[in-house]
Amino acid sequence: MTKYQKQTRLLAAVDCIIFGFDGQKLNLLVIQRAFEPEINNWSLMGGFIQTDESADEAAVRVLKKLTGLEGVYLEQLYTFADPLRDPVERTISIAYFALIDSNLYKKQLTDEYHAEWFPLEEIPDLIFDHKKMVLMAKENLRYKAALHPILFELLPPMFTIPLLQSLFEEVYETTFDKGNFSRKVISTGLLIKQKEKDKVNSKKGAFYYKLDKKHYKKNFNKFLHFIRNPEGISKTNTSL
Amino acid sequence: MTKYQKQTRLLAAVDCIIFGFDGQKLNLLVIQRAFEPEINNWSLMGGFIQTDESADEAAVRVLKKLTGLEGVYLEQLYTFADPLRDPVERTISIAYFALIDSNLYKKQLTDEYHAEWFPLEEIPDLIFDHKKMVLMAKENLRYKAALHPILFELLPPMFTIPLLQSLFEEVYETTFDKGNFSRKVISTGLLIKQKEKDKVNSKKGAFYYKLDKKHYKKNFNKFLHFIRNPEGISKTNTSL
DNA sequence: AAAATAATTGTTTAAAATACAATTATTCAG
DNA sequence: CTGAATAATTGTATTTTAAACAATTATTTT
Repeated sequence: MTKYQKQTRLLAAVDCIIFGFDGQKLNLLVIQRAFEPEINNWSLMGGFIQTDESADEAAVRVLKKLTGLEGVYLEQLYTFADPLRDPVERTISIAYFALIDSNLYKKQLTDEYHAEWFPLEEIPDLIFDHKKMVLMAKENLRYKAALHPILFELLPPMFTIPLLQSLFEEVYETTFDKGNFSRKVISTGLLIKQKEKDKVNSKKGAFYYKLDKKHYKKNFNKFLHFIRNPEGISKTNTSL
Repeated sequence: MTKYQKQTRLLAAVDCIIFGFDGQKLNLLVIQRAFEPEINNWSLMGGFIQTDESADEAAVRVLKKLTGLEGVYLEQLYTFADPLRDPVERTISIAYFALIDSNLYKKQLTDEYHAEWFPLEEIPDLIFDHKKMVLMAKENLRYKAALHPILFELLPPMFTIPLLQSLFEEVYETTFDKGNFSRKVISTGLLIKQKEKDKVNSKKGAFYYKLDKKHYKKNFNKFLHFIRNPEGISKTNTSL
């Protein structure tokens, strides 16, 4: 079959915005770029899309290469296609954002990529348009987490409600009434109470909960409006 | 500066999912493809991204080429990058969705593209993965319109509340109480009441309203939760 | 055994959404 | 003209949900 003539071919890459929660702060995982231009500068983890793989597959591959993790929450965010975004050669980048329990990421001994976690308020300068990507991902996280139960992806399989609350408070930079928070989250029917308590963080101890994977999809919208009026959320309005 | 060696270059296109409302039904604008393969089959309007333009610019160009319209609501939807999605040659497609008042689209005399409006329930088979794109766009429209005042983009500059209501009812395939609907929409502070009434569609006549462009951005979130529990909405969960 | 702490449960108040009824402005048939 | 018909608009009562804040409980430490 004949090819499409006279059209420009270009490079396509994926870049991953990787969020992690360590129980205290929400962090971003970035690497030090290993080649020119911008060698040694901070960058998102990324890679070119190969001949035989889809963008999703490329993102999974790239994420695994850096963290060693599989089965991670990963979602396509936005495609950046400004003709000048990469000074070397025209490259469009399909950005993905990932959510992981940052305790799972143990820095490899070799540390092939010179990766580093940064708290969201202390992110260094990033190459190209990567800062823009991170800002959009941050907004998107707030937006989506106000409507759907995705923040669980940042927690270990067993977690307490106070821990969940502190995650929400970190993401929305605010505080919630603990009584109301607890009832609201339980009323979604998404949590399964465990017999054990966490007694490290308080005297009374807080029960552990697990996410009810069976009801997760079904109740994906029970979370709708979980946070009613998150400050300054508005999915980056890309109307032209 | 040296180029990135040994990476595959590929084609990048944009495809537009164009929704229009004619006062009765929500329709999709598609064209008949003019070249092989799949010549004469129904397709979304699209085009390759040119050397000097961004994806956004390409989408605007493509939309204008078909409809003659500028300043239209246009938003990046999702990037489709399956290696086999186009049988001719590897092409990734950045899909955009557009909202227009379909009365503005007057079929060109020449009708260069053999374009046609189809009601959403009667969309013919489309080439490649275009059907998938349309489905995702439809879900996304429902999702976003439940939270933000974007459906106005489908209406003429002056419209009545009953017309707005019928648009919402068409989009969500349900009915709303007219009294409550009217109050709710007015309480957003986004509408400016006009002096004139539309007396064509009813005896009493319904006042015309215009969108308050000044408050539009500010109140973009006043619409949050406008539709509380839209049936079956859940932004296509693309977690991997 | 009492004090301290933080989780959990309870109660009250306020706000929002929903259902449904009443009123109003207009046209049209007789 | 007059009143029946129609559909928009406004009104009211009920229910649901959220928010504020107080009381109770389980546990550890002194």
